[in-house]
Amino acid sequence: MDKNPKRAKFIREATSLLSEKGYKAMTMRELASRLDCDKSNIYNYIASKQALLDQLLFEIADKFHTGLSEIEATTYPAIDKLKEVIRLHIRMTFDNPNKMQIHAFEWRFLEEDRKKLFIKRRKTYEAKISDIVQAGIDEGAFKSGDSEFLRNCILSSIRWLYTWNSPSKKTANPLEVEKNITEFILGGIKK
Amino acid sequence: MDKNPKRAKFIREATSLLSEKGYKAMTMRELASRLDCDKSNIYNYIASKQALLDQLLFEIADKFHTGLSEIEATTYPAIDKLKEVIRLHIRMTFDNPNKMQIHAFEWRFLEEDRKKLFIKRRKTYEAKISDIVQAGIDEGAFKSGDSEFLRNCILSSIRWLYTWNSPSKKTANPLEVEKNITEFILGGIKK
DNA sequence: TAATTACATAAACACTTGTTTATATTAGCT
DNA sequence: AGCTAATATAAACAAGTGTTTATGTAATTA
Repeated sequence: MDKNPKRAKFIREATSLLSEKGYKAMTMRELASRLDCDKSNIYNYIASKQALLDQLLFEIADKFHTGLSEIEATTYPAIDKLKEVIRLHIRMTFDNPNKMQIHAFEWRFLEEDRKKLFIKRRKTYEAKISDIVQAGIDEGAFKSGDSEFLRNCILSSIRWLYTWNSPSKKTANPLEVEKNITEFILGGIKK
Repeated sequence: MDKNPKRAKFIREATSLLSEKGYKAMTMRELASRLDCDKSNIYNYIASKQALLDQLLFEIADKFHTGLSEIEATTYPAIDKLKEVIRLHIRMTFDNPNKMQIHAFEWRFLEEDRKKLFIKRRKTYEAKISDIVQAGIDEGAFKSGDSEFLRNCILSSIRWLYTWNSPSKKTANPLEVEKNITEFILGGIKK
């Protein structure tokens, strides 16, 4: 991700601490102590605390958008597109739960203008997923309903994954989790 | 809730600001300005900022526990117990979305000991819901699966509700939302 | 080897934070 | 009326915040 190994370590520790404490509670001093360096040294890697948050947040958002674009480019029926969306979210969570947590909860600490942009992009992203749900309804593959409402239910039922730390997590592989969540979303729990 | 109307207003504004900004970003000065009083005056209502968070958090947690106890006390089959749990969460969210947001995200700013207690109680609460799901599986009403995993999916698919602010929210009543989410959880979206 | 860049630290700065103290005013009760 | 409790404010405090400046050392490149 970053050619510079020191900078890479900085990003890694910063991400970890940021997800652990949250933006406001994370201090540059504590981050420095985790990096075993002086606080002022951090500014060799990043311009400000806010710039760190900004970079992390938009980096993840971009990955979401890229992933979704690839899915949209296919000619899959809606149900398969939705499956790919579920897969995308689960893979990203397995790849980096910390970043997913930051993406979900720390955006409100962005500077006003950047926050507006972030929210705007998220709305675009979510609207595209609503469209897939709506297409599924139109195709007769999904039950009828409010596509926005359903999209919220769908995305939310995946969102808890970043918190997953129970013993069963260790033995779980992404593929299996993907199968189980997809089954839950598509088929519900009733027999 | 509070006989004292001034104290009630204080709690109301504090809840609103706390959910809007988050614990660390909320300042006593801003809270005072919303209450149109001096910052020091706040301490006539509450011992500390931490005490405010603590009180709010455990008050909501208690409501969850009370609600769940009533459901457990019934002789309903698991599927109806689960429906009641869904109803409980949705009602509480409609009653006070701000408090639900605080309950979901601000507990990590509790003092160490109280945080441990909070987490312990939440685990107890969640385990009871897993038990209901497991009972449903055993009764043959639900598909087989990891009851903890399914419980996470279930609770998570309701959690987004506190953010709901789209136009469709206005026309929606709790009963209808209850019906739609219950349908999603039980039956999935596939036709 | 010399020069430029990357990396490091100590000290200080300007500002914000929650909270306390001392003191005044208001409201409710006997 | 007089007394008590509730409510209000201004001023100050000690601790913590992100960031800058000045200065040094190590690594890389020319």
